[in-house]
Amino acid sequence: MRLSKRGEYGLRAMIMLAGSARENEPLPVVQIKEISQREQISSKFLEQILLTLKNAGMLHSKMGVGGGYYLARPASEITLGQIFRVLDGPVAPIKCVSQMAYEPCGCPDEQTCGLRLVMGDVRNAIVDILDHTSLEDVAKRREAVQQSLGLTSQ
Amino acid sequence: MRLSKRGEYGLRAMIMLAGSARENEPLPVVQIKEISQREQISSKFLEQILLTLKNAGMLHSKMGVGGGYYLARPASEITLGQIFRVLDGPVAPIKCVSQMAYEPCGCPDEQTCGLRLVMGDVRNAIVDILDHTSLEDVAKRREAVQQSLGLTSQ
DNA sequence: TCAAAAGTCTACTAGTTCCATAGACTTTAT
DNA sequence: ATAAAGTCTATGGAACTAGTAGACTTTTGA
Repeated sequence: MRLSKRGEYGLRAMIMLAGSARENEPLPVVQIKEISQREQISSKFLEQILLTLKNAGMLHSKMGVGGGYYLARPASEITLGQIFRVLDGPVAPIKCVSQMAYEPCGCPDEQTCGLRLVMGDVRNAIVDILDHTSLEDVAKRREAVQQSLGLTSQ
Repeated sequence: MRLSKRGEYGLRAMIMLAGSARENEPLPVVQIKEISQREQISSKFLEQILLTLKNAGMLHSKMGVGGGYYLARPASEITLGQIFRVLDGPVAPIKCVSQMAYEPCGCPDEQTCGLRLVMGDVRNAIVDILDHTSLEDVAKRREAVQQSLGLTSQ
């Protein structure tokens, strides 16, 4: 049940972009190089990932001096599920329970396949989380954790 | 977030073994060939999978004429999570949230890593299902579905 | 106007994993 | 003794993963 490095890096980059937004300021434009340094990711690999995300409409970019990437929509309107699917494909653990990419799995009787019933539950549990967690939610949650750590360490 | 064929076939085989048990009868001994035919799985591939499951202590076997495989413990004491881990490794989508195989994931600050917080939730959701669903649970659920289909089709 | 700074695009590759298949071997019942 | 079953190890092709390389385009601003 593994998230690929591609997915991990892409999600981390998007979360970083959402986290560097400040209220009442324009969306910050951040360079690949800066993201790769802050998140410790190979910049050439990250480049491909951001390009994919851009072509999927989740990021916009500016070329040339002073250019970089920024979120295509407000952080509250981009969910982790959307990002995940662009980079790692369907969320479902097995194709016969996938909403986005259904395929029969080859069991003798799909309707009564026990594995399918359980994996359907697993799929729903994952989707519930990923599709209902926006980049904004993640940023807020991180801030909350940071604050609680700050308070308890005093 | 994919379950491998290995994991899928192994789970299906175990579910089949649990499903072919009858009350007040000794655990049925089933041959590889029969499982592979009923579940439409390459018998040589299945052979390796069952062997792995046997070496992990989840199956027992009998060699020779009239031999085959049978569950090493009652179906109520074998969970899908146990089987999954033997065949596909840790359940966690990312190593830094794995209980069984923790490794740092390389993010700058693990404690406040937003991705890690969310993936921890995902891990917990999956584990909740897989570790609390036994082979017996699956068999009962399948029977319930079969009954409800039988009733409504009359 | 030109050079530097940035993203864009395509190709390549070493390594790994996945899904098997093959075949020789061991154990057991009759 | 023989046939039926599981055991074990090796091999192979295909796909995928994580990354590297390099030539190209667009934009800014000196």
